[in-house]
Amino acid sequence: MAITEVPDIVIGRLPIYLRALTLLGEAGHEFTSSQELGQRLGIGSAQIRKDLSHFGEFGKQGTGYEIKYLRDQISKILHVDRDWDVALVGFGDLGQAIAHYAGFIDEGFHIRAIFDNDPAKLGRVVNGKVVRNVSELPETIAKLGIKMAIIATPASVAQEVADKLIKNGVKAILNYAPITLSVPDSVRLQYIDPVVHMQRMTYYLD
Amino acid sequence: MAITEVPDIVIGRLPIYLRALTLLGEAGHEFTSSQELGQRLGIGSAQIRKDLSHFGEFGKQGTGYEIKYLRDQISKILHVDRDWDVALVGFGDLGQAIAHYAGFIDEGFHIRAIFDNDPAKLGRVVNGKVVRNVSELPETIAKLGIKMAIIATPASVAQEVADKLIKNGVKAILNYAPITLSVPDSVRLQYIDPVVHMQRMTYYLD
DNA sequence: TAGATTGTTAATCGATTAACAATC
DNA sequence: TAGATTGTTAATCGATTAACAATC
Repeated sequence: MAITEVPDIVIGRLPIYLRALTLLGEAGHEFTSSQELGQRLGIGSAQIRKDLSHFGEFGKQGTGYEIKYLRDQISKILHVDRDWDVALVGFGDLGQAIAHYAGFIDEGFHIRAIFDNDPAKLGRVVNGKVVRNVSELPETIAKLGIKMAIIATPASVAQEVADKLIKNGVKAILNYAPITLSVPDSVRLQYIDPVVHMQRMTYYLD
Repeated sequence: MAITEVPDIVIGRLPIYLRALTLLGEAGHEFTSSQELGQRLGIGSAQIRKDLSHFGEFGKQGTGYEIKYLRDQISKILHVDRDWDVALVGFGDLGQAIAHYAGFIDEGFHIRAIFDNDPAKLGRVVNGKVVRNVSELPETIAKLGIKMAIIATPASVAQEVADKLIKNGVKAILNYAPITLSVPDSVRLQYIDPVVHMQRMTYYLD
């Protein structure tokens, strides 16, 4: 039996499943089924069962899945059964909103260092973190052992920032700057660009 | 010849092409090729040519694509060769960052109405727009004829807000609330959830 | 037991890629 | 002309879906 890599598209759905399970759990449900889950998410039940089958057997014929158990298992698979330290680069409007976003903390993502290059912003304190000059980035994230970063800078400096982050040990980047970055295969990269989403929808409008 | 729908996954790449073309244009380039574009975007050149072939012939053998021309054509295809009025619901940290985001205006997306249900926020003015109570949403967006909206509310009220938007004529929603929404097929829906992106990356970290 | 739902197989569907004739 | 690159076809690859035996 050859080692089969789990497709990234499957990995991409696991956080969605996790979110739905958390919601169901908070609503007081104890069990669910691939059918119920699929209905809520607009996904086929077969796809959900197939996705989960890459990692093991989590359900029971006739009764479905115990929500709390499945939730814990997916958390482990995704490595979110622990806390993650995150660096944030760029402290404009967007960076500030990110720094304040409670959703990150709730899910175990903690912004431990914030960087900007605007002298007016340096020294400001958010949730106990000081905004530092980008010149301090290398030693700060290397010292803290930070592996994840969020880029919320203008597009013009995003590649340069990414290079610096990677050189100092960052392995995963969430990029809000509206530009395609070039990174080594060993570094994970995700994009958030609201304009891209809006333009994808206008195609269907008239 | 049967009418062939262009796959949505192709539509999803067009804004990326557009962004790259704009960047190349601003850098002073006049022509590009599917190869150059592909290299910059980490996409195969054949895929770019195939994607474009759904809409027509925009290049020239031997020389490639004229950047300005291709940019204009893709803009037309995506219906972003015009301005779009947008409603924003939710004026917390995130909503405020969205309201201030210059990237939207640059690309022709104009936030014409802002809603929240927190009395403390009502009446505040951003870029000439007043924050209104959600109770005024129906008549306001119906009157303005708004077709696009951005939801930046807590998850708990997002579905209710979406329903209200759709009932009053909205056809496309960009949802920042961390919950899967249920909407009719006739309504376009895109999601932005940074936590989902982060969790998708931690799978590959250890 | 009867009903429900899993995990998995095989079929289908759709997207990506390689290759190349056409032609600028 | 020679070199480059398009648009398109056909082959490959991978993902989704339907169906069902197993079993709780």
